[in-house]
Amino acid sequence: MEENFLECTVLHEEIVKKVKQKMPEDGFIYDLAELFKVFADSTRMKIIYALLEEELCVCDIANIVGTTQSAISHQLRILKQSKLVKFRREGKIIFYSLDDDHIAQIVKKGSEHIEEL
Amino acid sequence: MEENFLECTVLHEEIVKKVKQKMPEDGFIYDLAELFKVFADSTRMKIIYALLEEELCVCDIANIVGTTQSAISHQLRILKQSKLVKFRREGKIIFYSLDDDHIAQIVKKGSEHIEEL
DNA sequence: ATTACATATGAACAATTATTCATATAATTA
DNA sequence: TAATTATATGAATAATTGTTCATATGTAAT
Repeated sequence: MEENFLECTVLHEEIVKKVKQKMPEDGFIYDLAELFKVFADSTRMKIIYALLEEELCVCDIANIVGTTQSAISHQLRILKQSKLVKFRREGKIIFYSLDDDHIAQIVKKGSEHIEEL
Repeated sequence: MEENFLECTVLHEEIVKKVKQKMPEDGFIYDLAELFKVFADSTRMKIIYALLEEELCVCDIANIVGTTQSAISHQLRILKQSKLVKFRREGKIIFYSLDDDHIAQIVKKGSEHIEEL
C-alpha cells in the first residue's frame, strides 16, 4: 500500500499558472471581503435601505428598523468604519447619511441577482 | 425621579412614516444579506476571482487559492446553493464556473469602493 | 473486483459577531 | 448646577461560521 496524500495534484498546470498571475493581492481580497461583510447583515441592510431614502437620526433609524437604539448605534459604528455612512451633529441629534453612491449600486446589483431567482 | 425609558422617542414622524413605506419586505432584506454573506469571506472571494478567469476543477482551485481540497469543496457548496457557480462533470473531474455576470458586476462595484480610499 | 483518484460531507473546534444590558458621554433645558 | 435627552460603548452571552480531520461517494483504470 502506497503513501496516500489525499490532497490534490495539480491537474492543469498552464491554466493554474495563468490564473495565479491574474489573482489580486491577498490584502485587496481581504478588504473586499470585509466590505461585503458590512452588507451581510439584515439590520445593517435595513439601515442602508432607510438611508437610501433620507438622512436620518439614530432614533428614527431604530424606529424604522424596529430594534433598540443600542443595537443601531453599534451597527452605525461598523458602517462608519467602512466609510459607508457619514454624519453631522445638530445639537443633541446626530444625522446619518450614505457616504457615496457606490453603495446604492452595490445594493442594486445584489438585488438584481435575487430577483432573477 | 421619573420613570426612565432610555429608549428613543420618534423625533420626526413624517419622515419615519415615509421611509417605512418605502422599505422592502423583511424577506427580501434577508435574502439580500444572505447573498452578500457569500461574498464576505476571503476564501470564497478568491474562488470567485479565479473563476472570473477560467472554468476550473476543484483541485486547481485549491491550488490557486492555497488551501485544502476539503475547505474548497465546502465553500463551493455554499456558492452552489446561492446560485453563484454552476458545474459540469467530465469523468472524475468536476469543473466549476460562474453562473451569471451579476457576480462580476457586484465584485466590480465593491472593488471600486475599496480603491477610492 | 480492487485500487486509485477527484470530490463531497459530517462532526468537532475555534473564531467571529450581533444583541442585550448597564452605563458613559455630550448637548440641552430648567 | 442638576436633570433630561440623544447617542455611544464595554462586557457578556448566544449564535453563526470556516477549517480540519476522517471518511464517504463516484468514476476510471488495472
